Amino acid sequence: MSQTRSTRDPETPLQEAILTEARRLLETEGYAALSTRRIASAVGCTATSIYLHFKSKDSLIYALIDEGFTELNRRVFEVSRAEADPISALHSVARAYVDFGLERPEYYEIMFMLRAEQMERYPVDAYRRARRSLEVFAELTALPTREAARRGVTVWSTLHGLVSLLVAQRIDVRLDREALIEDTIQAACLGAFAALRPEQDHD
Amino acid sequence: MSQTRSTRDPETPLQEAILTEARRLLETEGYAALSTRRIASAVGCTATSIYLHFKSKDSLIYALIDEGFTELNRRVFEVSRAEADPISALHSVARAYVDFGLERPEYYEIMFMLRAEQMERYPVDAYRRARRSLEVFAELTALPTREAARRGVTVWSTLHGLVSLLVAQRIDVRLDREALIEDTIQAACLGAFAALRPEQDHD
DNA sequence: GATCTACAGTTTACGCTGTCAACCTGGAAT
DNA sequence: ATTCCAGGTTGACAGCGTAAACTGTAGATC
Repeated sequence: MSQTRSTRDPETPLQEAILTEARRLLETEGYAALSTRRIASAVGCTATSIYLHFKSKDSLIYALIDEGFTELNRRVFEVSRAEADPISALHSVARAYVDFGLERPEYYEIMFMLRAEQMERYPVDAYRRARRSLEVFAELTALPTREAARRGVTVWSTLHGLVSLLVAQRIDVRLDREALIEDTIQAACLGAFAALRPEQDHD
Repeated sequence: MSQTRSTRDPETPLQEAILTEARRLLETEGYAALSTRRIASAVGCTATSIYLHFKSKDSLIYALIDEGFTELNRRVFEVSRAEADPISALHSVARAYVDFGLERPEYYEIMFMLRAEQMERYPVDAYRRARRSLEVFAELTALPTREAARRGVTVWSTLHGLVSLLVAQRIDVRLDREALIEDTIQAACLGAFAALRPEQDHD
């Protein structure tokens, strides 16, 4: 992943080594392989030393999640700036989101597929800052604020459904993957701009 | 959950007791609370006794997953029979799918949100039989087989995205939940019947 | 120069997990 | 009467996150 570090500076050598090894383990063997003892033995310290630099294992994982969001945000903002009209912009942003998930499945998993209720609370403001690229979906619909927020989530959830099922390898491999992605993105764009629920808004 | 048992008969008293307790634990405390020792102590046997009736903890969970699919299938087929035209049928089926996920979040989690790659292999034919209600999405599109399969997955993944984010409590609670669900279902239906990708199929 | 303090690390331990190997025990079949 | 075996137990192993207590060392203060 990129070496842009966002929040958590400065770092001691051991802290940096722990993060580097955690990153390596995540990328090569996946989330399930991340254990304090494995990290420690690779780094050359004891498992408890990790707690001198991270409040808990969860907070170490949050550091990796932050790195993932940094890259996702970078990708999304990059393509959203490059497009003129909102429709093709939304298409490109959706594509960037899906591509990120498929190219970085282990990061996608810890960012979006961990059961959050049993993890220690992610600092609220950090989370809001982290996932600000998701707001692009809402902005591009050009709807009134309240409706836009909802429509943005609809687009996001559509893409998330596709990516999470692909990442979890739950989709029949005999299907044309590329066509499936393109279909879903087009359906998401359609849903973003179509006049759903013509009856008035009742919230 | 219902006491319809599908496959795994007949049962010894202890096996039935283990399943009952596992079901209770899942429903009241969630997947994370399911441990062999907790089940055993509630049932009044030792943890290893569970292995006399189930090959592994995973296979015990698969029994619960089967129960979940039995109920999902029942719900889906019930509403799909009740509707005449395919559009309102798809809408009702989608609604039934979402309702199941929100009313049975713990079952939805083990059925669709567990990282499958690190679980022991679910017997292939059982899985196909279990999730046959998902094929309803494809059938209702009334497209040629190949396209229908893909479009069915698109609908499913759209709904799954919404449900999984809601179940994981990742969606801003200030949003109008009911409106969000209705929007997403309508978008999914729209995507199912719309002429996406007018360029010819290249798979 | 001696002492106090703060930090960075280790050792040890607790309670939890899934699961295996060995053992036991009551009842049915030979 | 003896054997066999299904169905249970005990005890153990290797792993997990993490808390408590300890150790060694560098810097600041008197």
